[in-house]
Amino acid sequence: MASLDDVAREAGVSASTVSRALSRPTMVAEPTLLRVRAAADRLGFRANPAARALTTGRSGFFAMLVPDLDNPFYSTTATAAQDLAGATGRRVIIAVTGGDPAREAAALHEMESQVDGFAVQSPVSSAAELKRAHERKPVVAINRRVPGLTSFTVDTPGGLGEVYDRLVELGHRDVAYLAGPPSSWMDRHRRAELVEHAARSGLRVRVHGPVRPAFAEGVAAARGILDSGCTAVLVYNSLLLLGVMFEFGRLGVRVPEDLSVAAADDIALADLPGPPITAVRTPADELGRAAVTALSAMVDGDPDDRPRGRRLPTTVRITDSLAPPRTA
Amino acid sequence: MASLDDVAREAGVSASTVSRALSRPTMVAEPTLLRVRAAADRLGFRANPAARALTTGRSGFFAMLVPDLDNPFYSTTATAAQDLAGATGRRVIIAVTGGDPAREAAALHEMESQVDGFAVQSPVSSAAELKRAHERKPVVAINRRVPGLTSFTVDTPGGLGEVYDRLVELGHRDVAYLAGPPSSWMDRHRRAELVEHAARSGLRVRVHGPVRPAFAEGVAAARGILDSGCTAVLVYNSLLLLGVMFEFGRLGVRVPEDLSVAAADDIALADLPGPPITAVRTPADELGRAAVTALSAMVDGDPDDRPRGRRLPTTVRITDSLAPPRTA
DNA sequence: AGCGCTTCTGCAAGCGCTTGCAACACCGTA
DNA sequence: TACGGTGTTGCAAGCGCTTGCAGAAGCGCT
Repeated sequence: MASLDDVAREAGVSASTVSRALSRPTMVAEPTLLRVRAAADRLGFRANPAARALTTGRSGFFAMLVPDLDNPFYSTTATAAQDLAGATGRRVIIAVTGGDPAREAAALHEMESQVDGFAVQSPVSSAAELKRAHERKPVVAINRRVPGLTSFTVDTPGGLGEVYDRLVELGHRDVAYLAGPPSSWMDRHRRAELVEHAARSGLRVRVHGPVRPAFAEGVAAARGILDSGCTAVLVYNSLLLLGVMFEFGRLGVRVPEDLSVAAADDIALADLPGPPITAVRTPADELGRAAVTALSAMVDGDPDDRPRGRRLPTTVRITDSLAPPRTA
Repeated sequence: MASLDDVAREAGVSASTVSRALSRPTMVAEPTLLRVRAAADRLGFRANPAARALTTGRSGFFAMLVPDLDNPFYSTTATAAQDLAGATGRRVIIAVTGGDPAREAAALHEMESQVDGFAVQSPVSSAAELKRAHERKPVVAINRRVPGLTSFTVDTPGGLGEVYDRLVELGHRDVAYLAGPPSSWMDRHRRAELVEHAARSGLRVRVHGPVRPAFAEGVAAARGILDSGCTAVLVYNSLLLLGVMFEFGRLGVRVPEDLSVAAADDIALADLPGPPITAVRTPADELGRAAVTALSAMVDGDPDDRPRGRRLPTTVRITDSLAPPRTA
């Protein structure tokens, strides 16, 4: 493996010049620059990341903590984050926490010396814990607003509001909500919104669950939803919805004739053929990119003015999966 | 952040002694050891990974290359690998390649200086390319046998054989196989086996696809399978099967009365409620752990005697999703 | 011609750790 | 008593890179 010195010798300059040529090209005269680059290419030189990390104190790694990888929302976010980071020569390490506060905290602690910052998906640790981590390495929160931390969320409640409105307009009175895991800040948030909206509009809402956001759980919950006598159902996420629809199919429940359905995200629905389902479009990939951008800014810039978080807007796709309630 | 020197001062010994006490405790006298440990604890010392990597030439990272994360087979393998690696103080970096040979090769190349080894899931690069990478950093292949490389595969063909036998026994003559992506070594392997078995047993096999192994693709393929007039269908993986079943439900196709079904893995089926589906149980987590174990051995031991790969056995769960063909 | 200035380059220190080697004390043995 | 061995520790070099500082050119200007 060629080192800086090898390149220096090859190009007839000093190691410092090579270093500058490669990482701060403007500091080097044109002809030298070209000579160095040529030499580096010839030798197939690649900077040793450990050595660089040692001197600069930056590893070029970000860590993204995710509850699990089976949830397409997380994997989409993680993949987008990786892609964007890759473009600036950084890498995103994905660490699975299982949605367990202890594991999340452990990951935060163990990796603090190996990464330049953390993006934590749907954090379950206490705000204090997260802030403590932030004092050592920048932390941004995804999918939960944490006071004092740059946070990126999605305005799903706003999008769901539109769906409720539409349901009321269609004449629905009894709606089911299949809730996500209790640890989910997002779910709590949505439920609060839902209750409030219900009070305002006279909708009757029955909450089912909570359940793990997995296909199988949706399948299992379908029957209960049906039996509850509602005329429409909102589901925590698209993975669950798929499960619910799966069982509806087997039970012979027609959508929307028998029941109206909508999901709070559209990730797993994205390329589902057949009639589309009403869903709140959540820009999971943007979320991942926003987190990486924010982390990069914190690492490069003044660590004290942290970038502002954002709540990303959603768009609602209202389709024929919503129809007037069956007048039984 | 406390450094080795800080600990040395605190404990009243030299830095080398601290280093040895922490990484080779047997080389240090008992009382010194205790003193050093106490000092390290007091200061909350954690070795700087970059510095360690610089001197030892080992980063403590393995990379696992996966085609995508939405496939539960890959995420299961990756998670299991991470967990096992974590137990020995290593970390597994997951890199998504999209099943694209160019991206896979690029990842292999770009990360070669940051990791101690690669575990490549279902590699799509040429054997030559993989071997070249292996010359620089140990590479193990998962889910494909690559000559010259330690490879871990699963004996799905063997398991499927049992399923075929059972189908023949039940009197089926026309079977559909919904094939996975053309880049999949595993799929090619299975197909070869299938063809051979068909020749031997007089089964008529029609191959559908190839398709991407995703839920939506399963949904889309269901109709065609149905129309092909087969009496049983085997599906490349469980994610696809879920999609097929989803559509069957909507179309009113009953399993197994109208059609027998089986999947070549059981990952996404694992906790699906309702009547079980015939599936070949693939130990995805063991695959991940085996890869990490092999890589660790290669890094620690003599680099020339590489650990032997294995083909992990499968177990077949034959259920009532298989029944005699409907005598139309 | 001499000045200050900007540009470019090299020197050398140092990031925090590991490790070969040498120093030392202490042991049993001849 | 002297010697080789063993066990424990410190010294110092060095891993490959970055960067502050200073020296060397080259410039336009008076």
